[in-house]
Amino acid sequence: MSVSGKTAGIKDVALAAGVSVATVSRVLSNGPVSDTLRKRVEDAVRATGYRPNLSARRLRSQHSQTIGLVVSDIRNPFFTAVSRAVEDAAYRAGMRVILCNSDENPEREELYLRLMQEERITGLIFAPTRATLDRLDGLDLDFPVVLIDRNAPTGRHDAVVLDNPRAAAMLVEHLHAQGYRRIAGLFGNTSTTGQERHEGYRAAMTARGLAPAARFLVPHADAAEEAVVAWMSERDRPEAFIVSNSLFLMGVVKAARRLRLPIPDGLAVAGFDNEPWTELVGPGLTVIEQPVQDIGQSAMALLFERLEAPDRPSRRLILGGTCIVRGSTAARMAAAD
Amino acid sequence: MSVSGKTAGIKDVALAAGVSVATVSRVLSNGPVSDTLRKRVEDAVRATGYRPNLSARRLRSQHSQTIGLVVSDIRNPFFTAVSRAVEDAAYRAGMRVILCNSDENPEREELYLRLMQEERITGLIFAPTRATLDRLDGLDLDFPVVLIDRNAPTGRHDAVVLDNPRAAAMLVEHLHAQGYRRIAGLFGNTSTTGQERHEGYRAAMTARGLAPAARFLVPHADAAEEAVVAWMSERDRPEAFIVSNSLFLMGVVKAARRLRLPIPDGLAVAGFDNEPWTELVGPGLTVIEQPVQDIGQSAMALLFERLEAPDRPSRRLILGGTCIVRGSTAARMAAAD
DNA sequence: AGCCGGACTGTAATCGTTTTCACTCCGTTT
DNA sequence: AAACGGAGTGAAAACGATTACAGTCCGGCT
Repeated sequence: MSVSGKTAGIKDVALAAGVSVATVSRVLSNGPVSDTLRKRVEDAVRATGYRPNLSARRLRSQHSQTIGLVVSDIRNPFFTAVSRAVEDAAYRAGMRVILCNSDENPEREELYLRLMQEERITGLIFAPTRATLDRLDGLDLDFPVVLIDRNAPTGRHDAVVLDNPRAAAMLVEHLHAQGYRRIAGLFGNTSTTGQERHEGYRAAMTARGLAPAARFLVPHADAAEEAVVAWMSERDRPEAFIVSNSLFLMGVVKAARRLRLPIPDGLAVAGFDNEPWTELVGPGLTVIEQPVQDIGQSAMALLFERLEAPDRPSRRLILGGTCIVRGSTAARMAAAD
Repeated sequence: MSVSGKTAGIKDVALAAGVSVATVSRVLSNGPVSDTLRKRVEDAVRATGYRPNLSARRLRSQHSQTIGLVVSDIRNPFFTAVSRAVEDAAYRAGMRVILCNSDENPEREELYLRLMQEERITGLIFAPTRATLDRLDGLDLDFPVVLIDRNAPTGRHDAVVLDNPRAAAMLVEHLHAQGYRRIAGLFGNTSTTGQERHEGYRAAMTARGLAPAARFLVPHADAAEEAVVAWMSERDRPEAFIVSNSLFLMGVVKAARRLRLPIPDGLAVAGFDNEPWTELVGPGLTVIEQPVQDIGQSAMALLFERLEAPDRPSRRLILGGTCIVRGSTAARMAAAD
């Protein structure tokens, strides 16, 4: 349809329809226009191949209809699932989503927060690193923030998180019931999530009279693999590992393979995030499944509520996880050791 | 910092620095300004907490400094890796990326293409479904498009793709050398990629005097699982499967488990995309690794070249894959059958 | 001394919309 | 019959930046 080189603007449409630009604008936004003119304009829109210019629209109307979503690892299926849910909810509300991937890197987070400011987003859904979480209160951003996955120590922002302590405790309970006693823990040292899961682990262990033994690692499979390999040659070698993310899960499996320890007889393991492949490796891996869909939708809901009532007290939504039991935590064999 | 409620604009900065808005703008874009004023303005920028308004900037300057990236499945590590590479390259060039996930859904693609138009992006990197690929030429978009992963039949657009026929042939070769003969193929029916891989498979099979046996499925693990389960109970049950994507890989593994067929003795399998977990399931899965980083960077490079020379003939970049051999294609046992 | 040119600087136009405001109809109320 | 009110319309002012254009200043040439 584009006859001339340039894209048609609202002016061209007005000209083609023989009306003023104001009328065109009103047609486009369902304002009060007579049926005759409305039809004429609609035809002109089609004829000219008009496409609105979002920059102009946003500039004039002063709201971007855009929400930001900054996640810490786009490869993590947890975040891809959440972002899917967020995007769908946003789209239903006529909003756009800017998705950014911080890679657990505070500098990138800073960069993206600046970008969000400059885009004048109406709200942000954010899974920050601990470093940024600490600075968050002093940051005066001019849009509301809903935290996901990571929990703010100070409750200034809305948040929706998994009940991490409880989830970790479920894993301890389960392993304990299956006959495991020396249960070690591997936790990420970069997010509050790791801390919370550790806390739940520690509490559940001591509650059962077991000695907690936790180590904190950078969130990479390699780190977990090395840690497990080293740990298994120490005096009190663990019978089972509870790990706080799926990268560690991979690390443990690799370590078990390297040490030629069968899962679960040589080494049991349970972790977080029910990724598709966890079902396939070894006898299947026992994991906590997060209500990802729910998390995304709730985050959006919280954001919208906040936009409507900017001054209501902040709210924290804590959702429960599901324990998916698989072969990697089958009942401990009565073997001595 | 922000004293009043509203975010400071260039006007506020000008006022604070005692200069005109033009000078502020020039400072911000490194135009010619005396050192004295430059310093005054920079101080004022800091003092007011000024953040540029990207909508205004884009509207006036008429270039969005934004490139679009529409992938067909954000969960697919191939695309997350590519998008990472694209984003990095874009950022180095001072550009932003809008990432969208079409989910192999032509309607969503249409939606996103429209969005791209309205955002007035400067260029698009796109992995289209076949449906959209066919319509692509008639679509007159006002920005250049670089295709990735999917290949256009008509060469109107720049593209960077894997050498799919060759890659599929490599898998056939490998399986053949390992002693397999009845090698079946499972290919996606929604992208050209599947077609090309099938073509390579078919050619390589017939070149070796083997009978190709291919089926085409919607790209879901379940579809592959069912197909394999059914196929394995037919007269000419395959010894090995070559599959065209990682979802099918999961399906085959699940089917093998369901049928209690050990990999590779009961059923060998090889596929595409070296995802982290392929190393972990069963004896490890043999896959073709794509040069994801290279693909992303090359796509950006192609896009930039095109922007500089809009009329140069379109170019197609074909990159080679690497065959990662693992246990799922270990040499065929001499067993009769 | 007068002129020229280069280096800055400010004024104002502009990008494509939305939105305010005033105005014109026309039917209804008093 | 005059006044009112509501609905539809257009002219023009924003929105917040960039940029064309026109000065101003000052040093160096002739």
